[in-house]
Amino acid sequence: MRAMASLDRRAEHSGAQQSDDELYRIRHSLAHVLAQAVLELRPGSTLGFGPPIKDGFYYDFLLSEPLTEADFPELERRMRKIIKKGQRFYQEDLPAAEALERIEEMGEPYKREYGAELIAKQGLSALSFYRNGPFLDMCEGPHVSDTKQLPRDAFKLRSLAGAYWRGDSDNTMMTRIYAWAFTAKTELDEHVARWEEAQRRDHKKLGRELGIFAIDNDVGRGLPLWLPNGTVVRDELENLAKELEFKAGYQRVATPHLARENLYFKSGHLPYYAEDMYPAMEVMDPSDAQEADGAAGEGGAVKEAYRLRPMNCPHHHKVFAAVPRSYRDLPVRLAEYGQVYRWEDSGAVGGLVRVRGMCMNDAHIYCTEAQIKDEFKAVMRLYQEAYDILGLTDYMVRLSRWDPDDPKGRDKYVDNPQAWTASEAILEGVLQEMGVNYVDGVGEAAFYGPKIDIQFRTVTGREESLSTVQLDFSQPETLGLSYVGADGQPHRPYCIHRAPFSTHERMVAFLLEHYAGAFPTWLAPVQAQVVTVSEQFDAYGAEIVAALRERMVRAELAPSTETVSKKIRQAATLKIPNVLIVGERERQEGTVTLRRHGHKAQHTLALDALRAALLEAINTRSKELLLPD
RNA sequence: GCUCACAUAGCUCAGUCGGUAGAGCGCUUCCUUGGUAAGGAAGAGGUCAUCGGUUCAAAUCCGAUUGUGAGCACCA
Repeated sequence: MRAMASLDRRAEHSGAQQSDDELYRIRHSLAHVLAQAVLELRPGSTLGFGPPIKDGFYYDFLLSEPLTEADFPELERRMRKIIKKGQRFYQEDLPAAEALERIEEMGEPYKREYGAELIAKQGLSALSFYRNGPFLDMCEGPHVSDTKQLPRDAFKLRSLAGAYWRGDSDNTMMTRIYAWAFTAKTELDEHVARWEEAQRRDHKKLGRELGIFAIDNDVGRGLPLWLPNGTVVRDELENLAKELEFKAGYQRVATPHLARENLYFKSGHLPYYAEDMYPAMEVMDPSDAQEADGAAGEGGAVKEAYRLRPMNCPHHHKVFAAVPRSYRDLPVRLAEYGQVYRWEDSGAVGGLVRVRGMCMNDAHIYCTEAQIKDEFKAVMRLYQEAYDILGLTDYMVRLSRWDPDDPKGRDKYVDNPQAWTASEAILEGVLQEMGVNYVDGVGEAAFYGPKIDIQFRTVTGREESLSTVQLDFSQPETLGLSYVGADGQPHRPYCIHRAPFSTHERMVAFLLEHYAGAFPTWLAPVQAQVVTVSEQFDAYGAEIVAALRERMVRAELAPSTETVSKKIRQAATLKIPNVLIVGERERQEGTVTLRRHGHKAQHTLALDALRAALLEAINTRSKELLLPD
């Protein structure tokens, strides 16, 4: 499996360049210039971190008085003024004790905390400081030598946001100012233009324009309604997944969207994720309800409690347990596009990428320890096959490990260090044997075991997991799953959780952005739009539509009250892949004129030939249409 | 959940100093019957997110709530 590390986290946070790069020094120095300008405008503010990032820099402040984006022009003006002054950057190392005294004088509590930690935990004997003009910062550099070397027109303050000190939600929330910064104005302009283009590709915008999904507040936040066009895309993805899984030896199952609460205690989910689940639905004892005289349940006994399922695994485990299993049956691969519900934090919900109700391309593979590696490899190959068909190439593979040093470790991970070590080694072996490039994600594991995650970025830059394969050494135990081995004794199976196609919600969001809404024919809600030159050819147009629909091609006839130009424009706006234009010429010859989305060139061909070409492209899920000469 | 911003027609937006609402697109109807990205005309469509406050008067000012966006935290 080929893989790329184009989304390397470290690259993002240390700048996508080496620290001795000119661009790194410019961005880092501009951050100091911004801090100086902020302190001018808001004296008494204190400083957090201010590093270079992928496309610029940010700086965190605890402001004495709030700033808003309306203050950006003034801040930028002051920054340019500082640049113009030509302040020199002076570097100075101070021995630990002296350094802490210096920070104390500076009145910077956050810098002090970090400085003290560097000395105590990392054993630094000295700390580095940089001064330019009146601005002094504890900072390891490097910087440009003089602010005159900074571009005055190649940076732009971008946004203002909250960010927790040191990324911990128990800490103070500081104000973070993000900026774009480059070496030349042309680069900044290009970057801004690309960013604006990305906004036009946002799946929330395309989803509305193309009739894919809607969110209605009466239904609920994060609970998308799939419109007819979006449902077509879902169904096509589901068909593809079913085919690939059938060929890979999966069996399909169907299970309910909820279960008695106790199931999630047994599986171990409820103790770990109670706050991320919808609250329980409680069925009261009828005798109590009667006594309560309408105000049912007051003080009465809960007879049963149900929970909407946050995942499908416990149900699948119960399918596994429903019949006796022999070692001869393994691996058992149970697949379901399963609807799940999670009480995501309000701040995380957005569009289709993070929702509270979603349909997951789920499957669970039950196998022996000896089968784990081969099963993982088969799942990885299934991903690759799916990604090749969908044309997805820009992603990062992450080995998500537990974090034995996590202070919340006991609450976050199953307490079984030996199992963690062993199972992480298995996954690592899989990746190495397959020659996959990957990054380590310490602390990114599931509570029940390590994962291999495939990470993508939305066009707006947010990183999210798309696919995942997980090794579970815990749930088969807690749910008491077993199979009969060759020795006639019960044995514990291992379980692999996997979701190559993610959820319909997240996958469609990514594909909308990936294709910029212009789906290949096989995925397109309308695969062929017939446009007649005038109403007198509508009968011929209807014949074409019927001939195509007869073979399950999603063809539609454009209404004839508009001009040809208008109808072609409308089809283009809806990004319909194939527009079929028919008039007198085509009717006489029994042909159609094909215009592909995004192309001006046209082909006139026999209806049969066109139908064959469309069917071929649909059946092979090809992006292109192969036309006869 | 946290910080900040925003919320006007289906969509994109305008609305000055507080004086009871506007455009374009879309939609409906009619005319036009056409050859490649907007033919013409007319019409419908708004409790200015919700609730409360200030005021003679609120889309406009203030507060709360809900929702949306960016970011942080979270993400089985």
